[in-house]
Amino acid sequence: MRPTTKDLAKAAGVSLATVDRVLNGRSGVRDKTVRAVNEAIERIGFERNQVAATLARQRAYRFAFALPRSGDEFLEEIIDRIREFDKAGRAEMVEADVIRLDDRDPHRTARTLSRLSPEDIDGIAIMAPETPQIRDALLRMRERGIRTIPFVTNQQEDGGEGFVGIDNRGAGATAGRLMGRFIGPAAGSIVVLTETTQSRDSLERRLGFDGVINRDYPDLTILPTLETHGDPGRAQHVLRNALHSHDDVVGLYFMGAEARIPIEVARALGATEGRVTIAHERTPATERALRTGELDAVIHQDPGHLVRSAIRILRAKCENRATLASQERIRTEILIAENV
Amino acid sequence: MRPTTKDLAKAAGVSLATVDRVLNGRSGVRDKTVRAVNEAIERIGFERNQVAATLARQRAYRFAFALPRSGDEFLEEIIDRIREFDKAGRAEMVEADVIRLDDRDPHRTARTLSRLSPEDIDGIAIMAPETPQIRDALLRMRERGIRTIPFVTNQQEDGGEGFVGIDNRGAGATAGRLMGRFIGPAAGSIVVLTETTQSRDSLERRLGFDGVINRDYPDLTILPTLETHGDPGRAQHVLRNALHSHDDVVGLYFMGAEARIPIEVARALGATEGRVTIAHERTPATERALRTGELDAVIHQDPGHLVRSAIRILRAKCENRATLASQERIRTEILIAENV
DNA sequence: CTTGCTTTGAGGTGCGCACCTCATCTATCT
DNA sequence: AGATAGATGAGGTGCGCACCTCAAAGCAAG
Repeated sequence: MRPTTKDLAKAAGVSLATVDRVLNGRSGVRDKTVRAVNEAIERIGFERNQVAATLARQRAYRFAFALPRSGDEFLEEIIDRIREFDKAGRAEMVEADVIRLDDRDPHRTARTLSRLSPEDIDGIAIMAPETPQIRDALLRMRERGIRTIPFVTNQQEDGGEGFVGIDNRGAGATAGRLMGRFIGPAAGSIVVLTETTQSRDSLERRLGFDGVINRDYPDLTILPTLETHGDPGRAQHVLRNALHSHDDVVGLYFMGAEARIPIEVARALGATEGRVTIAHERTPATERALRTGELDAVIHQDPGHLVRSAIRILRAKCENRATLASQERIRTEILIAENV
Repeated sequence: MRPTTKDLAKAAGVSLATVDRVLNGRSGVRDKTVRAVNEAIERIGFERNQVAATLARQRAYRFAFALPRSGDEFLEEIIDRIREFDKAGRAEMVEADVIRLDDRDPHRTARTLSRLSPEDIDGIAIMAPETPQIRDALLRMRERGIRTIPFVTNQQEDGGEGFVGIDNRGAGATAGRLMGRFIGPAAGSIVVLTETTQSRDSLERRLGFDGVINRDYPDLTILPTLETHGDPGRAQHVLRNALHSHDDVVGLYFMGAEARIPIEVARALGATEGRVTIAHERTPATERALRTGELDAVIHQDPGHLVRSAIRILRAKCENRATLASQERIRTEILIAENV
């Protein structure tokens, strides 16, 4: 039989109450006693039974996802996966909720976050831009005892607090490699389209993309990144302009998280015909475009995996456990028509 | 608060003992009573607390993976993931073990399986060829109350019992598409190498591969599949012969699960230079080859995902629960040097 | 009606732990 | 020495359910 807290108490020569104090990080225990208990844990190979611990808590783990209010199909996919997890998770005493943040107003976002209490929530995964207000709000939440983790959109890596999402530089490099190989021996230029070049994700993807193309495909020229700001009219305008002023465009790279608008615009302009076109994130729009041949490849991160990984990591933090690194690495997936 | 069995008993107008009988499928309950309880479950939205249920069982869930005795790096990866899960799973009262099967002798395999008792094991994931003896052994295990699921290597889909693994036809098609696109406008022939053409997996992959190449790349010719039988000498012999008799080989497709030998042989012959080369499954050997450029792409299924998915499905079967379909679909991943 | 079988109820036990209270003990300071 | 604060022990409760026993009730056939 596996050792229980009772065995641990005996092995450490202390009472169950003290074992409880040490295991759950309560105050009022001498360092020496803490060490004695920890030594006994090692010695007898004690491992807390998480099933019993969860039941004894008498409340479910409550996790939240703080997501931007604006967002298109990829965000919807993520929200669907959160709801799905929540539904299935209740039987396991884990709840997952969505909090929408006003991403235009960092102060308001910070205020929303500061209202969260450890009474209501055990941990939170946050998709938000990197601003001082938000960094500050995160710090204060952690002080209050709420576990946090950056989600999809990275925050500056300050405390090694983990991050759930892909390596965007690698994702850009992956797109670049496919672009180069799919174009083959032809020479020409590549149009890059995104919502905004301001975000860290965009910057990193572009860096990775440029790195591969510039090094390995000297016959290809990457044009300056065009911005859509999520506006179809503007998207159409900039894309049409680019195609007019460059008659040698052989590739299109839709770098942002929301490829729906670029795809629709490109379709209206007949821009994908004869050009290699690559986008990010599987959504209903990109999946359809892959099947029709308008898109040649999609670089993807699995939203279900993102959601479940964030929850597993937050939960492990609550329980002072390590996670399975192999399970939490979010893969940069390549999708083509044959494996969507 | 969520309804408990107590609430359910009251709502159904029966005792706790009867609720227990119905929930755990024990005998000696009239149909009418069963219906009354099920109706009450729907009405009040009862959902069993799996945490409490697991604790009350007073024993961990025990799952096993029945794997062939022969196998190379990919099998090792799977075993590593099983051990890893087992280690982490003990705190959650889930254990995972490995049973090696003598894959040369179906009778012995069947005998090994028939010795397993529901006392020792709750469910088993099986990677084994499709033979009458094995099919029979599986059937009898299920009758004894052990849950089973085919793993990586598919069994004939008889009872819709689920399957953990990729769609091999789709995987072959994916390889075919990448082969066609990477080769580009060049014409020539493609060498296909595998361990044995007898296995269902090989057949399906070849079907998918042929489908794409024959339809969309008329300038490419696929040569008859060469067999290595896991023997480096033989592999070298057949590959060298093929390259001698065809001076227009532009692509190599290593179709089997163990690409290590083909890669080493191709390296010795300098066969990958100037040819598009695609293999299956990420292993130390294929990962290295991707980085050196000997391989252009690897079609992969994640071993960690395979293992955890099998366990989740088996467990759900034990608890009479549904699984999250979105989580259990094993993806056919494409790996290139940039996203390994 | 009795006999024998099936169905149901009532009640208890324990899983391993979190969380709580209160009493006792120990070290430190004045 | 006594006062004070901190450290520890002893013991209890309950989480929601599985699993068990035994008695009682229902039901069918003869």
